[in-house]
Amino acid sequence: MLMQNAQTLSPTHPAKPVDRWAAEQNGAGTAGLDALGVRMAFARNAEIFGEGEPTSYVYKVVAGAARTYKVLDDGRRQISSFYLPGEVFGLEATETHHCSAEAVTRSVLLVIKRSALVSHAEAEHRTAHMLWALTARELQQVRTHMLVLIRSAQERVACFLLEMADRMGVTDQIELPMSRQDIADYLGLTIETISRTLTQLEGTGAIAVPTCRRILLRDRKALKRLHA
Amino acid sequence: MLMQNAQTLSPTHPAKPVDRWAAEQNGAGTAGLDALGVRMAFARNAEIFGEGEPTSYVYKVVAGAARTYKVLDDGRRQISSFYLPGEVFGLEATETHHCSAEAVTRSVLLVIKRSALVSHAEAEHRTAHMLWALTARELQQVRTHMLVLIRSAQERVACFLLEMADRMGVTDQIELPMSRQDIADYLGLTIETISRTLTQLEGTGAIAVPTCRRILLRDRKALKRLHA
DNA sequence: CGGATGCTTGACGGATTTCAACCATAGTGG
DNA sequence: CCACTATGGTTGAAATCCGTCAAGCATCCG
Repeated sequence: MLMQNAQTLSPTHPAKPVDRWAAEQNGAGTAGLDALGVRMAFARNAEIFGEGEPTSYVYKVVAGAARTYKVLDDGRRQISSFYLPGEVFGLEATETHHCSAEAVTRSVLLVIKRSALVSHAEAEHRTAHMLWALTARELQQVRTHMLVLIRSAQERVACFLLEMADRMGVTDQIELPMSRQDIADYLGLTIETISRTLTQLEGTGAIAVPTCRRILLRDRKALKRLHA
Repeated sequence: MLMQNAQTLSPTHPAKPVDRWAAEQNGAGTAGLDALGVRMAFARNAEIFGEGEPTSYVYKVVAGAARTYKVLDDGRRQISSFYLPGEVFGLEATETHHCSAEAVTRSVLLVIKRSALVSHAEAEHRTAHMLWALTARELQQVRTHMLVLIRSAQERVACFLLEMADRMGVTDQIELPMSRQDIADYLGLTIETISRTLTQLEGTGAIAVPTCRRILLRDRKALKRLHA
């Protein structure tokens, strides 16, 4: 459940301005959410919610990163999405979650009661439109990700790096919050292929990998060429 | 544009009861849409809308089938979804479509003005919830489809056959509206692999393929075993 | 009948997975 | 402080699966 690996920080703590930028990035004006939620900290790999659990809360990343995923019977895991600071996840139109969520690193999340949002949406159509827009934006991102999944390993990794840089608002250096296994499960590849592809891209001079979590984009054009 | 390959049938024609079942299948109570729309016929492979075009209309399949897709720079096409009778597509929260749509076979669609829906949603929160629920349902289906895309060819084809049978409301025999190329682009495979996999499944007795568009599910358990 | 289209089948090669060993880093306890 | 272990990452070799290229077949329609 929610409280297990989490620790409440400050109820109704006002949003810091740093959220503003990311909220606008999100494109659905989620800044209004900030006053409604409670901040909580989650340990690395802590469960945020499980598949099938009631959708009691909606989450917004304040710091750190989260992942949503499903697992197949054979144990393989597909990560649907990563969520970076300013991004919202866990919002469903149904009563239960249809995927699970975990903290990628130690993270701070804004936790908002879903019922408050839903009832507010019944009175204020702009709130209703925000909920719809948030879900629609996720749909668009997942559809875009499907396009990535049908490509070659090199192209998938290049797309991933560009996507992360874009969403983190940087251009030439990214600090990955997630492991190679996470990347593999997001891109539908194995960790060995991820590793090999990164060294391969490093060999062509497209990127540099000073430490395994830090990646420099040395030749964005070469990456974009793979991005299609 | 919309009218090019289409032919108006009867404005504000009342919905036939056959839609009712499929609408309930859709799970979002879209039966209320039926009175708002106009029926139009589309030829096989006719464009319904294109990527980037304004989202002026929402569509509900009355007869036939539709597909939504994106194309990569290299010409590869990824079909996001097929839509069967009773299902709704083309609904976006944004002002432009982010994928294209075509008729798979000669089809009849109910065409509904989006602006009517959106303004109705501002007054009636149940309509707003329906729009949200429709988008959320699509999100769920696309996420499920992502799970299919990371699997082996045999598993993908088995999943596809079971999904189609389920959505068409049948158990042991399906009449596919789409070509091998469509299936390939939906599953992220080539037509050759689709063909080979079908003959392979036929060899193990899981299915039978009397004609290339008609498929009998002879051993659902074997297929389900691949379905995970 | 002949051409077009769509489907099937075969042979081959390449890309990715699998299996395995090895390396780097960080944390632990003697 | 230094083994020692655990975890995560890299690298190599072999096997497998799927894509590519090519040919052949069936069906439809003029």
